Amino acid sequence: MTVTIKDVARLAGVSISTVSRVINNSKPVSLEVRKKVLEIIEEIGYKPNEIARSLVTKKSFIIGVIVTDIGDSYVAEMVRGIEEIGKMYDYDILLCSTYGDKEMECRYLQLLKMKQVEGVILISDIINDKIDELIKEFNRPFVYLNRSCNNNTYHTVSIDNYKGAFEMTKHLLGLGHKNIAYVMKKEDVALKNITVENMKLNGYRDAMIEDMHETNIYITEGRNIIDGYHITKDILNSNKKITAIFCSNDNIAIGVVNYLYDNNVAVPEEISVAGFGDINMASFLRPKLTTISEPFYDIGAVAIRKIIKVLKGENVEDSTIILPFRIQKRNSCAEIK
Amino acid sequence: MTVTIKDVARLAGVSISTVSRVINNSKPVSLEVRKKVLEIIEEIGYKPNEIARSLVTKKSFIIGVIVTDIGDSYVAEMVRGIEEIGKMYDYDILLCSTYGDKEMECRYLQLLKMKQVEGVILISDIINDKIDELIKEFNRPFVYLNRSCNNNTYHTVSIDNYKGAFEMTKHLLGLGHKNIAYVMKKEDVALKNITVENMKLNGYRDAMIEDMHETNIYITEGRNIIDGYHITKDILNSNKKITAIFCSNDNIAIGVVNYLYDNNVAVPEEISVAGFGDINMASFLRPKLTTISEPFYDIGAVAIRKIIKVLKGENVEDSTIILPFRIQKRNSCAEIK
DNA sequence: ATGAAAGCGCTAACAC
DNA sequence: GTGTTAGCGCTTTCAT
Repeated sequence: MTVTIKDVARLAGVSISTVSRVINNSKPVSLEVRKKVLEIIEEIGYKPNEIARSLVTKKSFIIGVIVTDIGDSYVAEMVRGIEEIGKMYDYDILLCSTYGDKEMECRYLQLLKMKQVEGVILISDIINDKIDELIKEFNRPFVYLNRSCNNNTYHTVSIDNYKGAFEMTKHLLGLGHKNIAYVMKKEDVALKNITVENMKLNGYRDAMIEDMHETNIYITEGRNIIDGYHITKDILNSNKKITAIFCSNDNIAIGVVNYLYDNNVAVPEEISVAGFGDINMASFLRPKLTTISEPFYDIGAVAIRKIIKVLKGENVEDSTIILPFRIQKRNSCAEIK
Repeated sequence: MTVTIKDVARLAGVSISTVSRVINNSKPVSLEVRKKVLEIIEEIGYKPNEIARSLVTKKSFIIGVIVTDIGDSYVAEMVRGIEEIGKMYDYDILLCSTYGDKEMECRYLQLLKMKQVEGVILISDIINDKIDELIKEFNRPFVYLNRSCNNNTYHTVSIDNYKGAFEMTKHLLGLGHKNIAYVMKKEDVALKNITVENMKLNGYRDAMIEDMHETNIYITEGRNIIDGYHITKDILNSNKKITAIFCSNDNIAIGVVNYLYDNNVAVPEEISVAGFGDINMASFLRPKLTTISEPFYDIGAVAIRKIIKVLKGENVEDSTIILPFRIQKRNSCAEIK
């Protein structure tokens, strides 16, 4: 059988409240008694039952994290930040993967509520009305990562995506490129809300327009390597004489680079390629990928920090936290000859 | 305040046990009453408190997963398998990352026990005596992934690493290579136990000896891309005329390929490179990496399946489950000219 | 400084 | 078919 506080109390010849006091240091206990209790605890290997504890204290010390896919490099990086900072405050992470399924997202949110998590961090693409409603009735600290909506209803943390795309486009322009293609995922375009993807697009567009250049937007089915791979054929087949391809994320960019490699188009000699995100792989690719470095770890860290602050009743600053980014100039982009 | 079963009972004009019955379908309830209760539940948005439930049923429906680093592609893949199958049986995942810190591993194991997880899956390199002891007193289903020990004290699931390395070496030999280097991490060599890394080494060694070739073993500091990168210099500088480099994992192999690329050594024309694992990136590398495909997702899936079986009291087969592997022949290895 | 007792929200006998 | 009651293992008043 499992050993409980009662066993400790009995063996130490004290009441369970005394045992509780020494475990939690919640009230003074005589040195003598404390020593005895500690001895017994050590001897029989007693470990407090956190479930029972949670029931009375109403603190589970668990944060729910709902992600699209932990296999995504950048998601994993955010989770690392979340977990590492969480642990510093004794919080554990309950992980739920949705693989983009919106219904699962809803189910998990309810499930997490039942499990009495103290807060939730959601990493996903888009928020729909149903999940929006659930979050409201969830009524606990909530942070939304990855897609900031215009109407700032949630706490969120990200970089300035508009500025990132704008600056990268300017960088490409500065290298002498004129016919710069922009590649992004399909559905992102149609969205009315100001999503992250639309911010990026606007950044690209405004930079191009400012320099009086035509925009060349290519739409992929998804945001994976394979999607970048396939779209590149279209780009090469167009009569736009594209010399640089700016992708809305690194995976697409890697796909583009691979397609060019497989078809003997030299990067960056013939075509420059830039990504967005700076996932681990970006710097291990050959040529190394020029991209916008997003602080994924920090984004996760700041997110959970915010939740913990709310939990502690500290007053929490404004709803959206913007972290700095950096343009990583590597070998996949070069000056045009 | 949070709404409890009492509120539902009061509003529905029934006892809490009746409410409990309709929630759990544990005993017959008249259609009329059931309907009324369900109505109230819907109306006030009641969600059972799983913590309270766990306390009495002694089932937390949580599995603890201790990993070295969720940022490692293959770890993430295992966790995907664990989580997805776990969810099918209503189990959630409590995630703990150790980053290789053995003391943390111990702390987390105890923590997880306190949180009343029903089982633990540990993904790590090596098990020491202290953690070994803790696992024994943990006294709940436990599966150890990644490093199988000789003395089969734990449930574990992996591929036949000896055979994998043996076959890959034979494959390289079959391509006409004679001077094949093997690259592995430092500390793995010194271990007395039959670890996964030693199994691989033996596979390579036996294949080489069988064909009467000299073995060439190179030892790195770690098992990351950077380690493979640095060791390659030594390999090139040796007078062994190495024509193929077989790495004990994909990351090291990627580092090797990168170093060769950066130093204008053509892969596979001048030197062939093979990895072990087949992480996602392997097939996106250029040239695509020849490697041994380990079913990481399945390994995780089988691991949790085993835990759930034990939990259900089903009789569990032998302690070590061996899953099949596949040699992925891609472009990083070629016939010697 | 210590113990007795109430109660966290729920399930599961046990009665009727 | 339904209600009453006793816990699950713990924290926390409230006495003493």
